[in-house]
Amino acid sequence: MVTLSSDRPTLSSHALYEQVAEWLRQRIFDRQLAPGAWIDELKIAQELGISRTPLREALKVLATEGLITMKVRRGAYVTEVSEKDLRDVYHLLSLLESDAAAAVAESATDEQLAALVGLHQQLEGAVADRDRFFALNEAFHLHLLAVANNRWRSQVVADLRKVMKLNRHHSLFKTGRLQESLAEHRALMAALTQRDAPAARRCMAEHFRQGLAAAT
Amino acid sequence: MVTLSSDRPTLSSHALYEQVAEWLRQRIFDRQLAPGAWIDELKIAQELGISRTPLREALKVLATEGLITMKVRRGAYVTEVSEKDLRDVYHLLSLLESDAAAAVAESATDEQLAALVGLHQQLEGAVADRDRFFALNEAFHLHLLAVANNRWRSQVVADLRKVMKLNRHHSLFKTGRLQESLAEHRALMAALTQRDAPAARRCMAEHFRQGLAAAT
DNA sequence: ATTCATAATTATGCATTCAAAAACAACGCA
DNA sequence: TGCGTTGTTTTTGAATGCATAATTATGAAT
Repeated sequence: MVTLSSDRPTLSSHALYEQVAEWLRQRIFDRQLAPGAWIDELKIAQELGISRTPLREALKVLATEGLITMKVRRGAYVTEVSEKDLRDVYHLLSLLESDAAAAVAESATDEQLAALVGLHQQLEGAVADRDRFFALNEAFHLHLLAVANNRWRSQVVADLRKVMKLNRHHSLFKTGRLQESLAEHRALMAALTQRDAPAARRCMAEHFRQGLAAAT
Repeated sequence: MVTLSSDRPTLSSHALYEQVAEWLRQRIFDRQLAPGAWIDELKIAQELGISRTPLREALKVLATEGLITMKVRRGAYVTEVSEKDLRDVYHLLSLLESDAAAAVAESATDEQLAALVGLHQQLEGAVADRDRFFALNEAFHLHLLAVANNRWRSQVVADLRKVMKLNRHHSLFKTGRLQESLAEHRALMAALTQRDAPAARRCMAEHFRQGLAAAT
């Protein structure tokens, strides 16, 4: 059996079906479960050492998130996202995160802005380590979302980012784009610290526009 | 036992858990299950004449949508949305639907625009029947979303609209606002038929702004 | 050999059962 | 009366069992 969370029976506090859902997401993101693949309930339940019941609950959660597709009487399949899907999702992320940036410029506390500056500086220091850069980049974006203080937007963006990860080219960064991406982030930080909401919105939109342009 | 769909055993084609999810949504929207209320699994399963298994799957779907909140080892509760939640969700709807309006102005076919015009005219004819007006209004908005041709945006908007319905004042229409709302729709239709995307975006945003102003 | 019909196998969807946690009630005692 | 303790009931979470749809395998007929 594969352990789900690193064995913290009492502290886990997360329902089993949620742990299973997260486990499945990871398998999907790292392509052990590739788009279009059929999900073998029995096999996975045995692999996890659980019954099909919580697994099936997790599958329905992922289906609601759009990561998998349930076909009646023929099981669950990892969702295949087309190029158009990817552009569509990216468009929404751009819209929502630009709006979040504007909100942050308008209403973040100085402490919150300072925290974002700190994250940005960590990002500046991570150009050498591509994986670390991506992780910090996502952390920065999610933290900005959190500061923007609209839990529904945060949830929607989190879900859409999951869908993006279905695609192999989700990073939307060619290696050479790291520096440009950083420059765009710097412009964004300037707008935020000057509390210029329209500029922050424009910067974030531009950041996404460049990311898309680089990917295609 | 309460029948779920109007008894079409073979044609149903929807999994039981989905029917149950829809049944629960209706109970929540019409406040037979009020915000904060505990959901009695056994009672509902008996009422529907089903076992707890598909019901529990449906509950996890609604939890993912944000309509209910699962507490570990103490069951499911209808989500309570604060005034701030409502404003936050409304803000997102405004952003997403305005963007959709712009997309429709840019790229809808003439036939699609004609269909929207038809829906709008039905709306004009329904001022006398408040309930019918609301239903047609929602149909118009959802159809516009469909024409905007981004299934992820449609899904997100549909989910957010469900959350809005959690609140008693979700309609955001005082009775006296029907005429104003129609006027705003007319302006939107004008922008759409002239294929003026920025104007369509502005009209939809204005439509939402007025709706919010009227509600508060 | 191909195709069609039919039997065997497998997987899904749902019901049922069971273990354990939480809520509740009864009771004793300061 | 207020409060902790213990025993009972309720409810959740998860495993198991079972009926049926879907798939695959088998075999007969052309």
